[in-house]
Amino acid sequence: MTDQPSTERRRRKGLDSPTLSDVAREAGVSSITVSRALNDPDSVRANTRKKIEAAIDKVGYVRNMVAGSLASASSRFIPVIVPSLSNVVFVEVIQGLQATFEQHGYQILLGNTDYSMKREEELIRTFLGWSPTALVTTGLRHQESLSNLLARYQRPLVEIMELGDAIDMNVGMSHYQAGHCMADHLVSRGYRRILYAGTQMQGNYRTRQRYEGHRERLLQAGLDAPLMEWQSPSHFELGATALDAALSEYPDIEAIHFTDDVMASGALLHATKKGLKIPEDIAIAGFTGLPFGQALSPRLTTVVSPREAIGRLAATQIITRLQGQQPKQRSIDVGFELIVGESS
Amino acid sequence: MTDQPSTERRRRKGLDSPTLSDVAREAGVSSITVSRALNDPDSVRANTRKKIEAAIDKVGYVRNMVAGSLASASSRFIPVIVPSLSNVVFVEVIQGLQATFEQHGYQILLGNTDYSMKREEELIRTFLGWSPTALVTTGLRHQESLSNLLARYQRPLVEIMELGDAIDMNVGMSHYQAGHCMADHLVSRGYRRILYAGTQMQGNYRTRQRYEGHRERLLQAGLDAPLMEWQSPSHFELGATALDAALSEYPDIEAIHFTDDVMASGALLHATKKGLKIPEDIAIAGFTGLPFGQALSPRLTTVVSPREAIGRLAATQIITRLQGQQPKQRSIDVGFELIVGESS
DNA sequence: CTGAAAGCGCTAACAC
DNA sequence: GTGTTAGCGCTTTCAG
Repeated sequence: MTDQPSTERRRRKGLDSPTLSDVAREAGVSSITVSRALNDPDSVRANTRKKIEAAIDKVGYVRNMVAGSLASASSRFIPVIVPSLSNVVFVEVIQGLQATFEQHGYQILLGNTDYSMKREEELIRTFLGWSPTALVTTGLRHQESLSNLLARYQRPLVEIMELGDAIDMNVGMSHYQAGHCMADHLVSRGYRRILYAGTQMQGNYRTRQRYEGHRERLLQAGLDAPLMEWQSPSHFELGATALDAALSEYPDIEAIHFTDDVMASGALLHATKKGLKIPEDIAIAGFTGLPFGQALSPRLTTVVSPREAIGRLAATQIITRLQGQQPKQRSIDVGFELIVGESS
Repeated sequence: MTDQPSTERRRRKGLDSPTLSDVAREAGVSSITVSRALNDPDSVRANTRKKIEAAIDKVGYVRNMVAGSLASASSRFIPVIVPSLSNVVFVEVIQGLQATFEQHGYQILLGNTDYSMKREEELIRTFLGWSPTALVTTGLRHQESLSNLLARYQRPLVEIMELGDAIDMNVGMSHYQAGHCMADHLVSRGYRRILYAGTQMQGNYRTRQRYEGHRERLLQAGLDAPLMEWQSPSHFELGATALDAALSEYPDIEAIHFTDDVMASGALLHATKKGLKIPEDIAIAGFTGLPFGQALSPRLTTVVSPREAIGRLAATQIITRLQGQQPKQRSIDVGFELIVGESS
């Protein structure tokens, strides 16, 4: 009765897919050797490896990642928390992260907060239950309880998009400087009555920072820094609406600095349709450097943020740490670039 | 020696976060009761539940999803395989899926095939190792070995975007009909020399199907159905390039039916910049119904596909099955809608 | 380079 | 409604 391993009652549930020990039996080795062949092929003799590979094919083995993660107390999951997928910016960041992680066998776990810090905390707490290898989240501001949790978190953590006082690592750019830079451009172009148009600025700290930078530059130049804000998500139509509202609220406005290219493009198209000359009647500027802004005529003046690079660099920071090395810098400033189109 | 559970040597690794039995001990119940309180609160008496909740807070318990998935041979993961994230269409589908799955506590595992069927198979095989609850993949065509695998797969599976002979469930639309519909519109508008402009049609079956529908309609009308194809991914600039190439290859062309709104919009903007009158000099049509096409003037004529609805419906099909019911229909046609802008 | 034993933390199955 | 027992399939640890 002690010895019938191959006919033992198999599993409680119906799924009787082959396991490591099925492969091991087939290959005539122990299951730990198969495990090694899978996780670190070089630690097994070439000949043994070959037998194991043949056995895997023969029995049709599919690796059970769940069991592996439980035993090692670590999955190959890396949660990535972003505030929105409606904003292309985050999609591009995700592409950068995914491309890099994929090469190293890590899988993203996507979380969408909808700009809610409460949701961010819930998501991260849930993801922690998956024994993630590392964590990527957006922004430097979190609920206090989450900040405490993350401060105690023992694995690589990158906060992306913004620059500042990060918990662990950080990849981003200064939105304050980006706003300042664009304002500087507008001022030096000779515009004096310049409006900033934003949306949902209470939940989006980066938008607020861009406005702050903008405002600082205008004040330096002795100018007012009026602000108009909307509460709907950024959208082409909102740009059109915003243009109309701006012109009626500030009839003598010369330039509008929009919080992103989507609104700016919507406004630009709407202005053209209304017969306004750009930039003579009204100058328009955006932020992000999205392709359609550059396809318009006049071409949109904007500040390009390197979205995919943020993703790649964040992933690289993590991979470096997972390989036991220390990245050269804990905080990476990806910078930005002013693109002067014909819209200003 | 038999009885010192609370001081036993805890865990092999440093991570000594509290476990279910810590909570159970604290609450004075058995761990299975805690498990029940977590998974099916109604199966536990209110009073017991309260004690357990207090204990969870007290010890700072974080649920280990990995262990749960191993024991139950099922995770709450649902892989979603898409060909690209550069195409907004798939991002919107993902948003629809995510919103619905999230409400039911399922987590998406995102896989990007880059239009490679080989990659699709690799991704799905890997994801299978996570004991997923269900599967969502794009298109009806797969590598044969994958089709075989999926046919044997015992859990809910939805193939999205296209309509046809699905393995299990199916949510999508007829791209053939969409192409046919747009061609019909152009023909009935009186255009006779109509070009179809596509990209990467060998890897993208849906684009091919739209062309087939287009072609069929033109042939019915006794017209030629010339096709121009590019190999780079769709992009605004490619639309501009395509317009120039089309005008030089077919100088007397009257209308161009683009495979998507991105190319069509790029062409439209480029045509306007060149001083061409739309639709008098050249009519332009797209596919998908993206917001920027509708923000242009002239507004882009296009066929709208309900992207987010595809995601929501696919998720709903799966949820229904997971709740033990049979969805009303195995295959859902989400349809499409012709939007006649001023570009045709 | 390979193996034996002992769990990882949870839930299925069956009692009571 | 709650408890006992026995794994889920893998990797860690410690030998050799």
